[in-house]
Amino acid sequence: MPVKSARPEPLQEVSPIRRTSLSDKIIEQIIDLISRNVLQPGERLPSEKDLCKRFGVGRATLREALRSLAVMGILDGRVGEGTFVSHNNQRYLERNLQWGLLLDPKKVEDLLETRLMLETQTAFSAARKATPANLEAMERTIQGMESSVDLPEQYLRFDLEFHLLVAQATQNTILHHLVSMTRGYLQAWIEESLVAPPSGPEDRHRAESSIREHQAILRALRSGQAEQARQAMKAHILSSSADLHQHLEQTST
Amino acid sequence: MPVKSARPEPLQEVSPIRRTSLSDKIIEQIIDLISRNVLQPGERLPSEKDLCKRFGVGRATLREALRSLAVMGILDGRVGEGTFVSHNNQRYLERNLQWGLLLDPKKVEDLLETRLMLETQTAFSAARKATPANLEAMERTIQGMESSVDLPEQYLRFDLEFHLLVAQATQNTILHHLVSMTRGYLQAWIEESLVAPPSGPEDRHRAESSIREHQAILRALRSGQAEQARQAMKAHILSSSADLHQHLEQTST
DNA sequence: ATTTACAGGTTGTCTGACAACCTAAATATA
DNA sequence: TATATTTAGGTTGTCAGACAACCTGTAAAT
Repeated sequence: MPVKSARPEPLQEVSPIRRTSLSDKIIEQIIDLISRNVLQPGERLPSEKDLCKRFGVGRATLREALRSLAVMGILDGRVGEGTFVSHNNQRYLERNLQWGLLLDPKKVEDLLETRLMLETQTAFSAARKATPANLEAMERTIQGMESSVDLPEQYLRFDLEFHLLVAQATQNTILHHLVSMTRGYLQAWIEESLVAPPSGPEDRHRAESSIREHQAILRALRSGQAEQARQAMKAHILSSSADLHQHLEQTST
Repeated sequence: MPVKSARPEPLQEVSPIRRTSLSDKIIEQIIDLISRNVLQPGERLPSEKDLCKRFGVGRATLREALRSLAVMGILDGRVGEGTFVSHNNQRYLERNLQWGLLLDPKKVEDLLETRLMLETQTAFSAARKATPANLEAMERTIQGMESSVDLPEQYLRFDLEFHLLVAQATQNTILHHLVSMTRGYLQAWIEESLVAPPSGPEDRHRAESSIREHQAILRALRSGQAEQARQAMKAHILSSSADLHQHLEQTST
């Protein structure tokens, strides 16, 4: 009668009957406390020893729960001081998106496509929501680019900064983080492809036309013409991606 | 002579010098292994004792890392068997929507905007890259929706599945992941806003028009008309977002 | 009054131990 | 022989105790 072989195929996630570990329950309780505002952002929770007694668990178990919450960005443990509720558990979202992206084997083409998509859309949105302060900051980074056409490394920093400012101008922190992440991954490639040719005349030419593209984007953003901003950003990214592709193909062949 | 006061103001987030705990580093390493496919989904990792020796850390430290990854849905520990790499990163979503209730309304706005952006663009890209198998799978989920207009919960699962399939059809894993996650977060909200009104006649009406919208999207994808797919997706998301907004305002007033 | 030293508390980490559990091989049984 | 039972070893989950590194506030020393 054992009929062990009769174990049926899991038809449709019928009963995800999983032994919930103690630390899972602790996590649930703490999250509940935070969401009910019993524990407020920035507040310090009791010491681990205290919590152990209250929950009635060993320290290892409790710590596994606390560490998990810390990794998720909900708690923040400080040596010698205590464990605190992250005052910005808004970050929780971005943190998780980041872990998720980290999981993915990153393909350059996929990244480039994603970046094109994200940045053209952020330009569109930024044209409608950018504040004067945002625009002014962009102006400054363009000036920075102009003053460093012969310093590739510094130039790239300003370039990156500009794109992040555009994303920031959407006033949408999630978008900002997404752009920042995709850019971050690509930046490694970009820098790598730049170390090879040490600022020849062609690069300088490229930098100057790149500056003109950035200025076009900024003009569109200033005038609030969303569709035009999108097109300008698209043109800019396509041309810079083309450069990157060229470099990549050179190295691979 | 200590001159402690000479500590300069942190100029520009100079060095976010935080004691990175050992378990954090272990987490990074394991995630890296997974993203590089050294550890494949479903695969069993070495026993904790082995891992301790390899990483050169104590078991408590290692376990804090493993538990954190398990909480995030990336690993899956089974008593008496071992620890496995979650074979479907869908697990990652389940966990997240479980704790997504920490979100504040402002974030929902940002999420909706991000989703609109991502999904309209994925539709555009999918129209060019979808395989016959992709399209067939979408067809099936639409049939599933039709057969469950009166079962909100089941209907929502098919709805979600459809959108994930569109993202998958771009053949871009990063985009797929991003759409999965933004959707996953919203799904918690959607389900929550659906439990209140138990499938009235209006909901049924909404479901039917939603099905028509999905069919329009699928038609555009089938014929490879990218711009049309984008518009269809945009229309669909705007109308469904409007519903969600309505629910949110109802509950908040 | 300012500096130093100290004591207590806190998190981070290690070690060893036991319980609950699973798997598979060895054994007992029909 | 074929099936059922037992047994042994390995694995995760949990606990307890200990020490190191660190922070803070107080008491002592200058």
